[in-house]
Amino acid sequence: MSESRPRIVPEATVARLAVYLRVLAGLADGGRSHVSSGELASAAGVNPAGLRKDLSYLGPCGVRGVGYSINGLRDRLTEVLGGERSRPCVLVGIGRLGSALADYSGFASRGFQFAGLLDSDPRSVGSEVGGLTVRPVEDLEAVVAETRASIGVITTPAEVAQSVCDRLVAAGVRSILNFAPVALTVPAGVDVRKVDLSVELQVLAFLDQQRDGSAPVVAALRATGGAR
Amino acid sequence: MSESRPRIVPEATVARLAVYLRVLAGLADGGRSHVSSGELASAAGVNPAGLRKDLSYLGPCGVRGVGYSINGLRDRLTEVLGGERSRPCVLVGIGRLGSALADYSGFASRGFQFAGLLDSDPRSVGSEVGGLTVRPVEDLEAVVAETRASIGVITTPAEVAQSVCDRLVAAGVRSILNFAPVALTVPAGVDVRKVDLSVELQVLAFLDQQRDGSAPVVAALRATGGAR
DNA sequence: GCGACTTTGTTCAGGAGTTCACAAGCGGTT
DNA sequence: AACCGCTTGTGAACTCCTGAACAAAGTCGC
Repeated sequence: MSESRPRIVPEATVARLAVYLRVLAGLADGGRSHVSSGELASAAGVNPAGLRKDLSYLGPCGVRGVGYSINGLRDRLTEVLGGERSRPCVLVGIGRLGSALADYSGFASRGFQFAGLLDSDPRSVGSEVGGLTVRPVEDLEAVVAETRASIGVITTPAEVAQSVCDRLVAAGVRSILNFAPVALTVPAGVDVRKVDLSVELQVLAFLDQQRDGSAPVVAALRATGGAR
Repeated sequence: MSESRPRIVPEATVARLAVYLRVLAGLADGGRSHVSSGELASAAGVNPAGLRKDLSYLGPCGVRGVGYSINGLRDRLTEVLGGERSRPCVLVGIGRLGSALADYSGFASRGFQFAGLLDSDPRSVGSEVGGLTVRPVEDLEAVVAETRASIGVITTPAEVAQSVCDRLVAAGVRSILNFAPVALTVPAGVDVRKVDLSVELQVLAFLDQQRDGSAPVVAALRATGGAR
């Protein structure tokens, strides 16, 4: 049943597919059976044509004149995004942010379950967070092997993030979500995604400052009439 | 001393400038006085040429044959990114994630201080988080006015995020960082940045599945020899 | 059974961002 | 004082992504 079309899916599209999937989940409760691309796009905050282009990477999955079957599209997206099987994750660094993530219901509801929590602080080790007992970071390799985790989440301080990453990779983890403010270096074949919270705030501060027009660079920019 | 060149700074560049600034802060402790673009780029995880292009938007700030003055560049970046003045932020939704953010030392160390915490749950209201007392969400407009906050952070459930956003905007907040899994609609002149944690995990799951080669779409892709 | 309307899937053009490669400029050295 | 090596800054090609227009296809009504 595999398609003959050898399409490659851009990473930007993959991120949007995940958004569409969540919107569909919310729509399924409404009792409707079909959605149009325009409706979905507006709910997801994207362009309708772009949404259709994104979905076209999966092959034809809509019906012309009608729209997309909500359940059908949801199943297809789930399949493509790899949400069928539950993927065990390990989380290293049970500080404030790590604890919040371990408890975060948004993960569990989407098939992601933390199967192991690790920390180096003896005061954290042994405590229970989100139904799991925190284990010492020395057990990292053992926990990865036990849980067969394929995704590792790093919420440690920046100083130890790289060494934790190296150990995760050596233990067989090939996908890493990094919250520590450092650029991790990994061998080829390992994927890293970085979430940098303070960078987000700093970008907002820049935009704020830009609006105020107090920065020299932007003052010049304003003078050209290019501001909007 | 303002430059005559009316350059516009791409948003992707702004995000990287924030990363450079953090790397520089770590480098300043080392006792060195200058860095080369190659060194900085490797620490920040980007291309050296791209880094130079990014910095060129600020006008010439390096010395040929020597590199960039660590302190000089740090000051320039701080100025451009708007980190001079401390920008007060309000945080709405003091759940697990919200509490973690309110405490997050990474924000305070970069000049971002939460000046107001709001929640709708009576059990949260009145409690102290990160040195601040949580106030009822009814006080939102008053808190924004008191603190003159220009940045709002939303960590509420998805259902109420849009209404909270509307109230923030009406109260004068023009920069919003959204952790709720919905696409917020705002009037022109307001900037929104979205952090979607479950999307990040889902992208990693996709890449994982892609490596396994078990997805039909990707099986076809592999067959063409395009895998890396 | 046929026509018109609706909505998808695709093609095409436009723009933004990234990478490579080279000339210009500065410091140190002989 | 002139040369040489090193590093920045920038111009150009390239890739990727996004946004708009058009044809194919299926459904509903008559």
